[in-house]
Amino acid sequence: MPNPLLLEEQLCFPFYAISREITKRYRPLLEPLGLTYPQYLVMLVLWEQDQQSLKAVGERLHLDSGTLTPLLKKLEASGLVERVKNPADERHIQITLTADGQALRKEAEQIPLALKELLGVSDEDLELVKQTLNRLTIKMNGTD
Amino acid sequence: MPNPLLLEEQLCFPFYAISREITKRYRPLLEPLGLTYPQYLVMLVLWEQDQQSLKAVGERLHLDSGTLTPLLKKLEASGLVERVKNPADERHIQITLTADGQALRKEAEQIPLALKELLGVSDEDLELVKQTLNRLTIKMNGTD
DNA sequence: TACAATTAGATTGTATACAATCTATAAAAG
DNA sequence: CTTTTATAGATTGTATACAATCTAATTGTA
Repeated sequence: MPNPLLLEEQLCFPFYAISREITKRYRPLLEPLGLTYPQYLVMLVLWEQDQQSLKAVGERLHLDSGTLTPLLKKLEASGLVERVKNPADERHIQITLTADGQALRKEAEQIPLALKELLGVSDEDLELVKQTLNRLTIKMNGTD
Repeated sequence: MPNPLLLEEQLCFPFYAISREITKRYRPLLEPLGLTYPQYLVMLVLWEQDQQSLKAVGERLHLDSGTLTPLLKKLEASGLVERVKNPADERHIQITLTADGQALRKEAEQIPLALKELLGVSDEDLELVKQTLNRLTIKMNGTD
């Protein structure tokens, strides 16, 4: 029987390696926008739907306040978002895009295509990977 | 045309999310061994081939000394590895498993199967994912 | 042989992740 | 209307990642 501890046998490693590799390739694309990759993800969520609570953003990205609080403070310091307490329930903070934050979206629209070219992967392969991952995500006992 | 900035449209996000999810599920399995997930990966590499330089381990995992130096010092503090300069070339350090480090392998052999059950994914799906990811890795311009 | 260029690790600084805990607020129970 | 319980964020502490820089050792070269 094959060695179950071979690195290449592990399901985990390709995800770990590819995820970091992709993040690394985003860097030069995001740097001109002044965003890190996790910050970019938060902005994606807010561009889809402005005015969300930290918790709502976190559920979308599977991140908790321990990660998001400092990250959002940085986005606030960059002038891209505002964090204000919801008067109706002061436990929630509402994250709102500033004018700058909304404007940044225009520039970000270049990114997906640029990344695809940087990765050099065909549309068919992208689609296959996306579908495979979606299947896996669904099958993994309650990933969400 | 669809919004290219939708989170679900991004190739990056599933990798990012699944990678973190898998890491999280490893945690309870690795905790009894006193290992974190990246530390476990380093041990996998050393169990395959003992006595490697930091650089060699790093090439395997795509990690540099900035990450590995502190991580290896922790493994050394845990008594699992030793770090000694290579007399033939004092720029290299050789990472060597201690007796404890070698012994830990026995316990680690349980992990892959336990994780697979924890994820609840079939062998077929695992194989499909593995192949798809390998194809992607190869196609991504020079991932390695 | 001197000296420049390389190379392997270590170090520094910044930015996540995430468990665990704390705090303030709101909801539920009595 | 108090007391308990639950909830949303913030905070703390630990462990990665990784770019950039530094240091020591080795190699290449004039």
